[in-house]
Amino acid sequence: MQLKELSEQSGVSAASIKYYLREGLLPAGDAINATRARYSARHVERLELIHALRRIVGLNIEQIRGILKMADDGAPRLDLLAAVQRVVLELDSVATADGGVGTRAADAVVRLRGWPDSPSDARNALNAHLELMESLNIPVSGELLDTYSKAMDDVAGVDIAATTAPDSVDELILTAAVGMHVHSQLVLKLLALAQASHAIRRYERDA
Amino acid sequence: MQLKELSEQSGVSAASIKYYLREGLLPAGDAINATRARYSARHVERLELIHALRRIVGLNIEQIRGILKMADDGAPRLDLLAAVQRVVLELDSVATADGGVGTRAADAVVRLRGWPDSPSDARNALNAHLELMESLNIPVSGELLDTYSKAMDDVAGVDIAATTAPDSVDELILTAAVGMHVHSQLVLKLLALAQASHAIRRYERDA
DNA sequence: GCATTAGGATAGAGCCACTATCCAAGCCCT
DNA sequence: AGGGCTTGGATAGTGGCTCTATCCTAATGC
Repeated sequence: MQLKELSEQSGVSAASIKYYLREGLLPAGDAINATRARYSARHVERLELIHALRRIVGLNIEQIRGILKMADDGAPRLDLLAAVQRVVLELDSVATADGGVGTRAADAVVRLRGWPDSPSDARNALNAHLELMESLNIPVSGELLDTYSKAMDDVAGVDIAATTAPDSVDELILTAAVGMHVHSQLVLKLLALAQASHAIRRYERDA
Repeated sequence: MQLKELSEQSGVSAASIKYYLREGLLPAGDAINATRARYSARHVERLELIHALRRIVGLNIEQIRGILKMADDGAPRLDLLAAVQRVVLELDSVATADGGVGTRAADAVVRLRGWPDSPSDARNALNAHLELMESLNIPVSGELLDTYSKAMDDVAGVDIAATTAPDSVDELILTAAVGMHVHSQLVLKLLALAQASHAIRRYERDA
């Protein structure tokens, strides 16, 4: 198929496809001659992945490029998942410098929950965030961390159990990224609802 | 004090302060004459609130304007909290049209958890999000919702209990917005860590 | 034979939160 | 009283990002 058909099948505008080609997100088609190129089903799949990562998950071009490169370089799936998680996580962490050694409170959480003991981006992000909270004078008690981490352990248990390993790497990325995103959002929204409920109760009691 | 001193005290550039004045986020100072105006401690407080909402919480100008207007119009605190929550929540929900009646699965969660039965933005957001997940063919089992909501109920319990009601409305907004944001982020990061841990375990088992 | 289309290159749009430049009016200091 | 400096207001520009529109030439297909 040619560009126009690729556009129609995927619902992505021809101009955007050209943009993705320019940015190196989408591999060039097989050039038939100077003004035509042929695209395959692989291109459709890849394009849909790109589109979902942009529109649903909200990744930027640079992040998508990085992940696709890893996939194309044949990185191990667990590494790929870690990379996907890192960028999905990056979305709303207002770049915390993360330099310092600090408290390493995340390590305590990991031990407490008996999670596998490997340093990761998630762990660094957690440490950085705990330091941010500290610098803002927002107390984080051991009890709170215990409650939160227990809750997230439960959530992740249900969560991971519900996913099955897909065949193609593109599909792995798609399900992982979209899954992480929508589950994170779900948790956030439930938290908001729970907080609102508790706040209402409290205001009723106080009044 | 004049603009320059206001800038020095708050650490916000004079140009940005002018911008906030133009945008109506910061009330104009008392004009002494055609080229001078005097600012008060109220201005410092307000400016710090604006700055925190921008830099820490990541709200945009429009959202901040809305919240400040409510505060200045003397809206009830619970309404104010709801508004703050709405915008903090808005941050990463890729505008889900929310139009349809749909499944109203959030109502079931509310009943299940015994939360106060008032429709809210959080509830609409949850319903919209559940519909989105449905449309993406991502299953949300009752068990999953139960686990998630139970976890968030626990989290919110610890969370709300730890906050004390501040005196000024500006302070209320500040602590509420920053608190919601950093706690949400904390939950998200713990979730990421938990998911990574579970994923590692699973890959080890599978391999 | 000739309108139509592909693909590549390049430029422009639109958004957002600033940031920089001007300018006249006014202050302080000598 | 004169002159350099600051103030507040208006206006325009910047930078990052993701597209989107316009051109152009080569090729297609009826």
